[in-house]
Amino acid sequence: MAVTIRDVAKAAGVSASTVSRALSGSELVDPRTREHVLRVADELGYVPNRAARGLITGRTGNLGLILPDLANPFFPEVVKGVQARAREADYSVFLADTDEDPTAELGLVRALAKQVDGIILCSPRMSTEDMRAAATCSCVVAVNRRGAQVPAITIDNVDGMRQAMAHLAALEHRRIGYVAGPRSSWSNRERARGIRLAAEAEGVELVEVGHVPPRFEGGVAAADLVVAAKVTAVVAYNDLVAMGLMSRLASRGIAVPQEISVVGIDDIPLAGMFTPGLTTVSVPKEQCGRAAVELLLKLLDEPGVRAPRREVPTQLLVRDTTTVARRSP
Amino acid sequence: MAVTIRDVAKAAGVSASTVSRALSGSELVDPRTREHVLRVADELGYVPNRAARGLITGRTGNLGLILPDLANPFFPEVVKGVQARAREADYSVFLADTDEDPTAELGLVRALAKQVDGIILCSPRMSTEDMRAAATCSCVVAVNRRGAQVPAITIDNVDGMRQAMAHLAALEHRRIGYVAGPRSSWSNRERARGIRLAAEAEGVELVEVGHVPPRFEGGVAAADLVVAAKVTAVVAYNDLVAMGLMSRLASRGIAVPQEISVVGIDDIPLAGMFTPGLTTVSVPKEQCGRAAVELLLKLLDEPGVRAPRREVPTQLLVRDTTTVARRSP
DNA sequence: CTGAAAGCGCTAACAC
DNA sequence: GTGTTAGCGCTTTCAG
Repeated sequence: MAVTIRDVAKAAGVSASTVSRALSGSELVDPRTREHVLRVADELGYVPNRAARGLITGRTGNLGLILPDLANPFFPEVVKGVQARAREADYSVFLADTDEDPTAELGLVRALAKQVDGIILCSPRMSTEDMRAAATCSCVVAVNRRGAQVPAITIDNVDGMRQAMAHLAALEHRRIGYVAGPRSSWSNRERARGIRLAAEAEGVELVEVGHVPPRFEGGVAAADLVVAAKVTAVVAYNDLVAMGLMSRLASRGIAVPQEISVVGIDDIPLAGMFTPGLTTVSVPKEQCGRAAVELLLKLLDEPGVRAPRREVPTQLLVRDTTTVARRSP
Repeated sequence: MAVTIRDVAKAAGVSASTVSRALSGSELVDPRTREHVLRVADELGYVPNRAARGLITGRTGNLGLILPDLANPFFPEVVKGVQARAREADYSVFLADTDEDPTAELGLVRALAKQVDGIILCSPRMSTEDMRAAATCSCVVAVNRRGAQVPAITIDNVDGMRQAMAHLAALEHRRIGYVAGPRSSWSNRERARGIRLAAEAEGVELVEVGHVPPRFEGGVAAADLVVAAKVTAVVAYNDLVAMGLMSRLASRGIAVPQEISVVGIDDIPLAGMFTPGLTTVSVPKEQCGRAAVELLLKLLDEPGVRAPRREVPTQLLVRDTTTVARRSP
């Protein structure tokens, strides 16, 4: 059926080992032999069987990527980054979407563990305990999540919130809302922490509003609470929540930004499509994906390193716009 | 390191074959022995190595999914469908995003072929020739693409266009635009064909506007052409294009739907978030994904079947809304 | 520099 | 019912 290394060997008049060596670029083979073998392999359309190779080398050349919800526009960007970097390193990527079910994640890690060299875990809500367990199954890198001494790529949430708050404070807002995301989410905890610090530093009154799902509907649900809180500006857990917020505000006839300024986080593509363009804290999503692969590859090369971490910067992006100076009272 | 079938065999006091049989649920093993083996395997935390199994059975238990652009909100839904169905059948999914580069697709198919039992190809712009080549590498199912006798899941584009056109005609529109997608896209050809048929059937004048990339920016770019075409309604190649269209119309101060009615296609989640909610031809994206896996599994079971196809229905979704009756002249 | 042989973890004939 | 043997496609000693 498929052409194997032995077919190539026979056709080239050499042994299988020589073919193997020639293909893996070993120096222990005569350049002329290599040349010849390579040409024959190419003519026969030989493609090495990675599974068979993996069986003996212990390396599969595969990566696993686990995420909570591909429908959240944040993640496709991360995936693209992971893909791109993985392909450069000649790795393939297994993708698993848990449908926001943190209890399914460990099972997926286990199932994937044998087929991959490492796993990138975007699991904001996984328990520390499960993280630890996951890390024992395979080489794991977490994204936007710290804990259990697992190597991680995170974004600088605290600085992002500082920027958002500084922007609003400069616009004279003095009473500002924060629409919190899922209680168990690491990102939410960091963002809440960051905005509290920033509020204090700026001398601004902070009103925290409910915990909502990190989706459009979450924002819709929070809008009335935000209005009741009588704030002049609000920062949402993420862009999707911000959009839901704005949608509901619009249907109540409350003008953004004239009556309430809104700031999101993530800078999902959608944020730039809306009118008015959403002011948001931009997160380099694709870069997060790339960085995660990068870290994983390094870990695979030098397993000695312990729990390295990398934090990528965030950048406030003022669009055209959902924030204005507070109206004089 | 990892616990193998032989470790289990030794610990259970049986041979490796018996363990293999017990685990694969073969009837040729004493129920008591099976019970015992299963318990021992569980205690040892044994997880079978699928790659090794695949080497001998010829089945990997993996699927490949290739798509042009995960950033298009259409695809994450398809992926979720594929994932869900694959998981039910205990399959894992390789994902590859080609970044809208049709020439990269064949290479990805080749690279993946050895590691999967079948490949789901969402490649609206791949050449028929390449499709044929892809189909020789692996068991391939195409999504939203016909040609080269490859089994396919498609949506009923023609009927979708008929519904859209019937809706607009019922609203008394008599001169209607179509913003075409990529020239090489199968979906675009079908949609163009459908709308032409429908326009003729309804006695409506159809104006086709340029070929644009299937993205938000494509719609932005087409908006001015649409205005110049003096139509009272327009159907866009997809929702993303429709949103771009509306965005540009808004900034030119042209009211939707009062001055121009807009209809999209796909029903991406975004379409329901916008205000006004976009009227669109809804496509069961997740179902497409599930159906593709379903078809693939069937093909793997009975390789005799030749080029089966399945078409899923589409449904016009009138939201609250981007379409109104034409103003009396 | 190259070939022969062993074996990665697993399953499928074939014996018993 | 169960164990033994062979071998999937590949890499890697170990000899030559």
